Amino acid sequence: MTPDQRRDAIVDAALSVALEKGLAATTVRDVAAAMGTSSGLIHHYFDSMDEVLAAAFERVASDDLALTATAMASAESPTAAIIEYLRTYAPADKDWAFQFWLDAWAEAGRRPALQATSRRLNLAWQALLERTIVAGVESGEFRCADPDGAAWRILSLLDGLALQVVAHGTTVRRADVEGWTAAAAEVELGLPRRALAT
Amino acid sequence: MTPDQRRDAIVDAALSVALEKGLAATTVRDVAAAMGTSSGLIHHYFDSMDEVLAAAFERVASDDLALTATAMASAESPTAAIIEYLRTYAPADKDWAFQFWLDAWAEAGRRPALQATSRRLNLAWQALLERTIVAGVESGEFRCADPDGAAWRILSLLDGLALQVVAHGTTVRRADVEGWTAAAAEVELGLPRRALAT
DNA sequence: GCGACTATTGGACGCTTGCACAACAGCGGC
DNA sequence: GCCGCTGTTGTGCAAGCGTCCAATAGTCGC
Repeated sequence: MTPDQRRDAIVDAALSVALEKGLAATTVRDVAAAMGTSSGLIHHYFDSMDEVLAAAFERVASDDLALTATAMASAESPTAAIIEYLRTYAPADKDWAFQFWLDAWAEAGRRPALQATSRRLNLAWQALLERTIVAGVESGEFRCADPDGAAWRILSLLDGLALQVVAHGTTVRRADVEGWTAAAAEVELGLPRRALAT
Repeated sequence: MTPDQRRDAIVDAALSVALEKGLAATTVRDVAAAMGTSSGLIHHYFDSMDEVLAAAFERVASDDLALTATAMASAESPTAAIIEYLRTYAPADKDWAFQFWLDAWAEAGRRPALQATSRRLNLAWQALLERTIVAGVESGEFRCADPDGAAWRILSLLDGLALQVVAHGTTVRRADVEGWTAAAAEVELGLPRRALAT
């Protein structure tokens, strides 16, 4: 295994552990066990456990972003792209991924490096949405005077609702996250009712 | 010290520790040291550390809720009450209070008592908003077919935007949190534009 | 003043954590 | 064929955690 492959393997293993125990509860020993190697090896590639977790978070969030961006790129219209965005963002089988975000947001105030990563990725998710909105406006599909603000509002509503599902379980129903956000997006983008319904 | 005073003192101490280290990183020993007493004392009043943290969070969040509810009760109309809600919710000098929410949401998955408290208080904030919406509909000020859902959407937008300010600093401007939420609420409640602007 | 009870102490227990370190293995360059 | 380097191992250490518990201090009713 080359050093790069090994680093990736460590991040992969950290991810699979974090998937069931949570980011905060992921330990060097667990990761080593998941890889089938020794714990010392991890410290040979990463200076501290913090860095492993940061790399894991970055991997999840940016992989997810790339996946969504690809799916949106092959959508046939800005409208279809927005539908795709809402569909892949809402947590279905991936509560664990959103839990990463909750952990990151909470710790951002105390850990500068994590804040920088979380901030950068959050901005990227907003920018992806904004670009699609601008494209829709240019194609005449959407009417929206403030794509930047609209993107923040749609994303924040999505975050706020998803947060309830992941943190509290059943305060908000899962189906409502997608449905309510779609309805809000229709208003933001000047679309007819149910234009974004699936 | 009476038992009640002692319990309060423990919660106070836990709060002051959590304020700078975060809810998740607050330990029995830290709390005891902050009080200048022994760690065993804490378990004489609380069954587990989880419950201490839940009590500490409850103190912050329910005090805030009571304050907002009082201010809204003396508002002269449902519209004025909504304005008050948005004004006191948006974090101005109280980022630290919202940081407790971020901590609670992140830790909810790992600490049952904290989850129960966070959930209960979140529902209470939503219920406060919903009650006001219903009152406004009855008085003819608002038009809203789904007060329950509208309350969740307004609250979640508020949460999602405030989260950006507190966690990331300047991804979203402070003034936008209030302005954007007010605009969204106007749509939800069938109010004319800028009816909730301050 | 005494007995009962509660608040409070301080330390022990068992467990887990991140990290350091000495030793070993394998392999490419000379 | 040996040297040296790097990947890798396994263990050991010190520190941290929540929880528990036996012992002490203090106080109130009688």
